[in-house]
Amino acid sequence: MNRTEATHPPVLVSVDTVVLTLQGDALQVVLVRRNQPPFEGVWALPGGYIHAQEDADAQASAVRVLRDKVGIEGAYLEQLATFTGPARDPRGWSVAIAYCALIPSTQLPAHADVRCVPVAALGQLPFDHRAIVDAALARVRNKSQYSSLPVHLCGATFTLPQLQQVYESILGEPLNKVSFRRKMDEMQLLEAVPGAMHSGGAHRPAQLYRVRAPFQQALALSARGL
Amino acid sequence: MNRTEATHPPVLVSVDTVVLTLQGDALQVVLVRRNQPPFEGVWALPGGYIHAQEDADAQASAVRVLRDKVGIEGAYLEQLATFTGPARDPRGWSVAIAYCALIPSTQLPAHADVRCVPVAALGQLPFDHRAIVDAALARVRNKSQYSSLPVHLCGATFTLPQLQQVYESILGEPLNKVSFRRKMDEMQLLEAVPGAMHSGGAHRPAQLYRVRAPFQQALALSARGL
DNA sequence: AAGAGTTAAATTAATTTTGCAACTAAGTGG
DNA sequence: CCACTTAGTTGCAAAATTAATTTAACTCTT
Repeated sequence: MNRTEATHPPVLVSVDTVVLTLQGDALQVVLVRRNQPPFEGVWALPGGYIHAQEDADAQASAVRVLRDKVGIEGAYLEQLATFTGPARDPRGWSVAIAYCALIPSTQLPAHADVRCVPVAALGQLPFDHRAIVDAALARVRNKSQYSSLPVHLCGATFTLPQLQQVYESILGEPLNKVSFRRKMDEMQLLEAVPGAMHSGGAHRPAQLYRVRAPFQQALALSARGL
Repeated sequence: MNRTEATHPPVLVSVDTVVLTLQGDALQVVLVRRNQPPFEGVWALPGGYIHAQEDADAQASAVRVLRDKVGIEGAYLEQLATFTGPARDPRGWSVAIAYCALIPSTQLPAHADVRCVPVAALGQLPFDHRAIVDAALARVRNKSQYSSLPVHLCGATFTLPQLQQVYESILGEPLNKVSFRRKMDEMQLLEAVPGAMHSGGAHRPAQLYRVRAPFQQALALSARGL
């Protein structure tokens, strides 16, 4: 019934990352141009093999991929799901451990082989990368209903109206202003920074906030959602 | 910057399953006795290698493991997370795709090499199986707050008080009877079966229910939780 | 410099949701 | 027939959510 591992052909194990960012009101996925077969020259999710010699775990592999292939560091990162099967990669039965990263668009480096595509206008992708992106979007939209996840799309400081706009862009529906502020307050996610925000100009300036230290990495959860 | 896969030593890829069931009020994990090194003879999570020749994907591997090593079929099954790293398996850098299964205890076959342990009394486990169980428990307890997940611990038919008891056992807190019934109604999860339930004896019999077809596999979600 | 215009933020009112308690229903056993 | 136990429903008060209104703070125009 049991066989030893030696009798099994090794399956390919890689890490793929869905990097999401927000430009204007549109969620964007980051794609990189593949410089190797299969699908050489095609735009795809940033990914790579696990380096057993240097990676402490698959998340470390994802961090390395983000640094080396996309040029970003310090993004919010969480494991998404693992995609498997004989058909997803022409080279054979494969395992892709997918991660989801969120980053403010200001931190995305301009690079010829790195591109940002609105998820609404996403065409065909190689492998099963389309399914991976769809899973990431479902996860992000779901978690945005009851957690602080979207703050990782904002910069270091932001106003409450700006943050609400980010939530609304992800969820695709308007939120109640009072409820939104109450929930943000309950989560104890934010702290005001003593300076106010102007930029917009001809109107009352809004208070600037930053994420409190305990929630730089971890998510804050709202008990009853929103 | 990129190397071919041939330069990388193959990492070990396996599937591990956390099978949960309810006996009395106590959540139980199913363990099997390992018949191979490492940890031969030790009780561990049911797991095994992917059979690239026969498995359509990792979930199919998990189904096969449940059938062959535990002797159960048709359990509710969902992917949990993937555990990776050089230290979790003494044989080297490894990948374990973990699945979580829920099954009514009546469907568990009696077998010398299969055992049920209350999660509250769970001792040390080999590999990182303890962390996997903890992740499964966190997932199940969390999802039980806003979904129909716990129905998969019940048999084909059950009464509402029974189902509420299942929820309360998982969540570890009493629920309001009226609210519980309201929420179950809103989810449109159940349908009454024309016969009533007696067994208990000296009291009013309760209506028997079964899960409606759309939710045999998929979960029903409650908008505001509970 | 007064006032119009615009958005932020707080306040108040209306509506919905939730939780409790009491009540009715339906059986068994003495 | 009555005491007892659990199932299931009803009514209402408390709490939470949403909507509407008001006040605040700024810039730009004339």
